[in-house]
Amino acid sequence: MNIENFLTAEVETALKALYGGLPEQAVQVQKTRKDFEGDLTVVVFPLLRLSRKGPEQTASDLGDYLSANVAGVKGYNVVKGFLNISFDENFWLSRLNEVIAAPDYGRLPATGKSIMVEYSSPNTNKPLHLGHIRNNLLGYSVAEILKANGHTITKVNLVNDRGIHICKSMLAWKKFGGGETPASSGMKGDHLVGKYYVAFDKAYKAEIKELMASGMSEDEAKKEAPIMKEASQMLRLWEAKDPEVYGMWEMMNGWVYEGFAKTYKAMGVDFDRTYYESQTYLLGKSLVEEGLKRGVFFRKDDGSVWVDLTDDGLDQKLLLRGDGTSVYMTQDLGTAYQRFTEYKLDAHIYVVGNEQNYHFQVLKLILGKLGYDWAEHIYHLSYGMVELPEGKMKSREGTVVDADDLIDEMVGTAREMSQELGKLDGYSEEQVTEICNMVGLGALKYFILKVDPKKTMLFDPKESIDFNGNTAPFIQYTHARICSILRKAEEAGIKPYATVPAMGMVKDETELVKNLVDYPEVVRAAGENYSPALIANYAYELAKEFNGYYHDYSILREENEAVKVMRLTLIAQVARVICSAMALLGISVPERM
RNA sequence: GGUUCCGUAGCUCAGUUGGAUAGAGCAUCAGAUUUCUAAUCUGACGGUCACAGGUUCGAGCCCUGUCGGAAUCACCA
Repeated sequence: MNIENFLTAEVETALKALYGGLPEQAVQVQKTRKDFEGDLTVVVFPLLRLSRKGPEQTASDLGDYLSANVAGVKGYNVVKGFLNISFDENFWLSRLNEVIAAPDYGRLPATGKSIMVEYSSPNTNKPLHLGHIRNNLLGYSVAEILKANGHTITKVNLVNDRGIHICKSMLAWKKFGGGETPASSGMKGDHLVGKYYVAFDKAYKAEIKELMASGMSEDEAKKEAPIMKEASQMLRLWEAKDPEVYGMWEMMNGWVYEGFAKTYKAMGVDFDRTYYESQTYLLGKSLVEEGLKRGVFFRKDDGSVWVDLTDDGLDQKLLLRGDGTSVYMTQDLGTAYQRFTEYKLDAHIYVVGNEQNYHFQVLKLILGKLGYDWAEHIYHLSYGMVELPEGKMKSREGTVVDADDLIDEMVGTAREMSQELGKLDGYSEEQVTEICNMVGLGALKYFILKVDPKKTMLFDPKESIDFNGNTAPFIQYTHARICSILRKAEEAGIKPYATVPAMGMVKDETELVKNLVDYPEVVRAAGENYSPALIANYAYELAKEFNGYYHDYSILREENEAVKVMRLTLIAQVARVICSAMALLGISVPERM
C-alpha cells in the first residue's frame, strides 16, 4: 500500500465532509521532514480557498477529522501551513506484514507494454573502454528497472561492424601482423584488433608527415596518404564481397566478438538480440523514397536527397548521397521502423552518448514528418562523458581507460582490501574469488550509476575503490551483516515471523518500515525517469538507516522473545529489499564478506 | 554564431510533481567497540544553490536574460 496515496484519499474524503468539495489543485501529501514530528505531511496552503480559513485553523480542523475517522492515525501537529500526521504502531506493523506477504516486493504489476532498449553499440575495431562501461551499465540497469515496472523488455545491441574503421585494422594486420592471431599471441581478440587499429594510425601519421615534408598541405596529405587510399579500396572490395577481404573481415570480427563476449560476461550485461550494421545499413531507403514522393524530402541537382528542418530551428540534413548510397540517418530511420513494426513497441530507448543528441533530435523529427505517431515514443537516454582527473580521455593519446583492465583492477583491489582486513580468512579460494568479484564490480557499477546520466562525470579510480560512504561495498556489507545475524538466529532455532503479531515498535523500527514502504514508489519513479541513480540513493539510505538502528540495539540480546523475532523479521525484509534494489543496478550482494 | 545539456559545501555527487531551517560521502577535527562482522556508528566544521530579474502564499526546481563549461551543427558512424 502506498501510504501517500492512502492519506491523499482520506484527506479528500475529509475535505468533502468538512467543506463539501475538493480544491482546484490536487491535494499534496508528502513525507514529513526528519526534523519535524510526524510521518506524513499535508500541505494546506492550496486548501485555503476551499476552507476560507487561515492555514493553522484549516490544518487543525483537518487533523481533528482524520484523527477521529481514519484508523491508524495516532495524532497530528501543525507547523505554519503544514499538517503533520502520525500513524500508530499497528499501522506500521500492518505495512511490514504487507511487505513480508508480497512475493516479489518492488515488482509492479504487468503493464503489457513492449519496450526496446538499445545499448552498448560498440565498434569492432577496438576494445571497450570506460565510456562503454557507462553505456552498458546504464542500459542494463534501465532495462531491469523497466522490467520491475511491469513492462516487457527487449534488450538489443547494434554492432557497428562495417566501415572504414574496421578496414583500417584489417589493413594494418595484413601489412604488419605476420599472421598473428588471438591464439598465437595469447591476446584477447578485441585487444589484438585494437592494437592494429593503433598501428594503422601510427603508419598513417608517418605518411602524412612525410608527404607534408615534400611540400603537400595537411589536408592534401591526409587524402593522398597511400595507406588511407588502400583502406578505402579495401572498403570497396568489402562492399563488392571480395572473398579475401570478406573472409578476413569475418575472421577478425569473430575475434572481436569473442573478446566482447568476455567483457560483457564480466560486466554481467546481456542482450536479447544483436543487430549488425552490415545487415541493416541498407534499410531505410524505401522510407526516404516514400518521403520524397510525398514531398516531405527534396532532391538536389546532384541527386542527393535532403530534409529541410529550418522551420524547426535546425538546418538541412542529408538522407541519401548523390550516388544513391545511404548514411547513418537513413539506416536509423529504417531500423526504427522495422523494430516498431516487428515488436509492436510502445517505446524505444536508445542509450547513446550525448554527442549524438542532435542525431536523435533529427531522427524523431523526420519520423514525425513521415507521419509515424510512434516517433514521440523514441527516447534518447543521453549520457555525458566520463572524464579522468588528468583530463579527458583521448584514444589517440593513450589516455583511455580500458574496460577489461579497469574491471581487473577493481576486483584486485577488493581482494587486497579484504585480505588486509582479514575479512575472508577461512573461506575457500572459490568463495573469495566470487565475493571479490561482487565487491569490485559492485563498487564500479555503483560509482557510475549513482550519478545522473546526463551529467559529465569525473571518474577518479582511487575514489571509486573507496569502500566507505555512498558506495556499493558499504551496502553489500550491510547486507552481509544482516545475513550474519540471521544465520546466528537460525542456529539458535529462531525463525522470522510469517506474519508479525501486534506489539510495540520503537521509533527506529518504524523508520525502517517507512523506508521499506517507499520502495515500490522509488521503482516507479526510477522507471518513469530512466534513473538508476534514484535506486542507488534509495539503497544507500536504507542501508544507512539499518546501520544506525543496528548500533543502538543488540538484536539477539533482546530478552522479550516476541520483540526479538519481530526485529529479526524486520531486518530480514531490509536485506530482501536491499538485494532487490541492487539487482536493479546489476549488482549482486554477497551473504558474507 | 545556431541547437541541446550542465553550473548546489574545499572535492565527488543527491535533491522524485514547486513546499518547512539545503542533503550525503570524501577531506579536517572530536568521540564511541562487555560484538551478532569496526569495510561500522555519533557529533562538529563547512552554502549568496553561477549571477540578475520575473511568475506566487512559497523557487535549487518554472520563465526571461547574463556569465562560465561541455557536446554538436560533415556526402563519418
